[in-house]
Amino acid sequence: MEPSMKEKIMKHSIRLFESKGFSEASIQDIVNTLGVTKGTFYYYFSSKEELLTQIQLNYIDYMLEEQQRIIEQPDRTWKDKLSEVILMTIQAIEDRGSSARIFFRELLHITGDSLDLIKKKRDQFRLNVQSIIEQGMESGEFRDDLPAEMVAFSILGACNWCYTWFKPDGSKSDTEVAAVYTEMFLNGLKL
Amino acid sequence: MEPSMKEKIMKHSIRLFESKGFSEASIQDIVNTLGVTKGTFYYYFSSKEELLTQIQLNYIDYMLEEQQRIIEQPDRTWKDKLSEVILMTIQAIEDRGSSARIFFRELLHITGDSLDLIKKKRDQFRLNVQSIIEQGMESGEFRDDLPAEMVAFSILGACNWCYTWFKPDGSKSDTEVAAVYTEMFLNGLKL
Amino acid sequence: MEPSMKEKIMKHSIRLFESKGFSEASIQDIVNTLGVTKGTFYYYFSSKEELLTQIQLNYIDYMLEEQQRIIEQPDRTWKDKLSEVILMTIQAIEDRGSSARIFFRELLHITGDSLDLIKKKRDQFRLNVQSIIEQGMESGEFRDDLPAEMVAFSILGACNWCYTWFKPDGSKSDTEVAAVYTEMFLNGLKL
Amino acid sequence: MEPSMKEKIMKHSIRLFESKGFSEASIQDIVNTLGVTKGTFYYYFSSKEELLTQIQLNYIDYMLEEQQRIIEQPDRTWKDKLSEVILMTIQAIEDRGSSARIFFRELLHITGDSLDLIKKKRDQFRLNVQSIIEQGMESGEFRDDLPAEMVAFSILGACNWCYTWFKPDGSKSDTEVAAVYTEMFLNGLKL
DNA sequence: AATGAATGAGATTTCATTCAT
DNA sequence: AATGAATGAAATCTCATTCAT
Repeated sequence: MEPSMKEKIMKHSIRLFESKGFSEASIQDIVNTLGVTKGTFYYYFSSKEELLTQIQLNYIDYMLEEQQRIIEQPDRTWKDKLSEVILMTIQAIEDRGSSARIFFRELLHITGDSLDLIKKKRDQFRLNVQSIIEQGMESGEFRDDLPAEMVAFSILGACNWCYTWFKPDGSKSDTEVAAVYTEMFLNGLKL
Repeated sequence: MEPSMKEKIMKHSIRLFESKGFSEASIQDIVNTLGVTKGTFYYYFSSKEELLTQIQLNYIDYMLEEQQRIIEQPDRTWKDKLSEVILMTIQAIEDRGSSARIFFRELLHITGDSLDLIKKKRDQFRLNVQSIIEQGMESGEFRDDLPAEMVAFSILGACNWCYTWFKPDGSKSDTEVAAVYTEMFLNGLKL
Repeated sequence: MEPSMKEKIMKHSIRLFESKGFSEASIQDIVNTLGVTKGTFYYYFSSKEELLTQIQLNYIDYMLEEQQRIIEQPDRTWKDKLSEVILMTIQAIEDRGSSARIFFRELLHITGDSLDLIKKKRDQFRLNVQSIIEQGMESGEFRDDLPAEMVAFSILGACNWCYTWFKPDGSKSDTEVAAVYTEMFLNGLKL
Repeated sequence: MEPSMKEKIMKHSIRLFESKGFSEASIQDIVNTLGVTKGTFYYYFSSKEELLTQIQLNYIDYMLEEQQRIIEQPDRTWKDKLSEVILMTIQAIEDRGSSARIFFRELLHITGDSLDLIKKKRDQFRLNVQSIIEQGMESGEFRDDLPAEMVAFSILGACNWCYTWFKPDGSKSDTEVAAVYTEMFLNGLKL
């Protein structure tokens, strides 16, 4: 089945927002790439901000679902789950890099309830990582002399930062990067 | 001596760019906060982009200088130097958070030679971290079975990410955060 | 049928450009006379220069068509054709004086390919006059001891210059002026 | 003796006004070419319009003087005098083309008394030509069945038009062009 | 479901001019 | 005789949005 007009608008917007930035990409730019007119855009979205909101929700909802899937797996150690979350985060940058970049860069342009909602979900993603760490500490898999919150921030920071440099066709694959990151965070640099 | 008009413009612009975003903060906004006219702005800066360029260069030049100072210290281990760079990066977010946020978020709005220059300096900062790691590996302070480039990316990512959440008046000071991050990266999570 | 918005904009612009000059007449001036907003202007023209280009092309295309019509007439002597071109040129100043004045005065404000195109057409108009003279020389209607190019320049110069002084409601009609000019150029001043 | 600052400003302005147009050439452009600041400009000229006025007066005063010199010569026929005026006009375009182009193109930007004065002088130049023709008619050198005013307009038009195409380093010299024009106006095209 | 015309507010930028020094 | 800082008015152009069809 052919993608709907709404899906096409979102897909092309993501590309444009990524390359030009949200403010610089105009509605006209978006509809030009689709060969339709501005009226069409406003038939599907009530405003430019609403489009951005949907793009961001699409991304964070996907991330939360994937994370949930990992967390809910039975018979897995916390180390395994942490490792899988790291891999998933980096894979998402490989698969959905444009959305990721927009997500991290263009939060400023969302206001009101949507902003609250997205912030809540973004925090949830982080708290879920923190929870893995806390449970791994309790179970004795992780050392418990570090504040779980800071640990979560540092792991997420390192992973999310990949959106600034990771290239799908670069010299390291997403799996390789995730492996190095996991090893780093579990065992550290020191001999 | 009171600050020059040019310095005042830069200072107020940084605040505005941080809170509203580069595109959304207008020249009018900037000069309003200073009680001068748009003509004055253009007397000191040839364009809005040039102002942004100067803000970014100010920031990255400061960072490179600080980094250089740390690297050049004699009688220090590589572990010490890495640890100091981590602390310095997080301190910079405490001291110059607005500039940092602008630096990471608004690169898109710089073009031409300035863009090349800033990218080169940004890369230099990362390569300097990578070089510390490589030399620590050679000297036997760090394990040498991980790719130094990835290690540098992960450490910088974690530190830079602080600009998204670190609050100077929060529950953890910059020194505390830096201590946790250093411990994490050196010794890892595992028991 | 009432004229389209685009036609109205062109018509009013011509008046304004003539009286105030291209640079001094602003888009605001133009839309004020029409009671619409600047957005409307930019809906129809991508820039002020594009509007000027269209005005100029309108004029020179009209002139070339009229000239072509005269040249293609069968059973006419070259003297007749020259005489008709002189009349037509002066009549155009009567009918389209504003466009003519803009055409001769504001070429400077056109750039790029449009400038090349307009220059080519302007040259074509002159070369067509030159061709009439050359053919009249060959056929023995005109003396052939003068360079046709100079002759064409002098005739066109005299005719075009009329835009600087000719007033439709003055003491001499366009036909009368054209008659004197024709007589001058054919038979000269000397007794 | 070195040219005064005022002369330097005028000289450089003429070049700039010719190439960019009066409105498009800014005071800043002018002072940039001289390596001074705007204050200097306003020390010598009270406004941009005054500068233009002086340029135009310089030109037309020169033209009137030259014309006067020719007219006042004793022992010359009217034919000779007409012929000399034609030559002088074309020579002025060779020597002072930039001023000529500015003179004909930028009258619009002069207002008030200066405008009246310049118009009066410009008319005087034309009336002087007309007077030569009238006296030549009375003396029997020229046919007297054509209106002297039209004849003057046509001759001046042809000569002045040269500023649109005449190039000092082109294939015809000013003397050659003037010779053709004189021959044309005296004897006409017809065999 | 989509178009095309129009709006209106605001953006960046330019520039002649002034004035204290 | 000249500078440097500042003004203020206006210029071109952009763009999200609306609405009748």
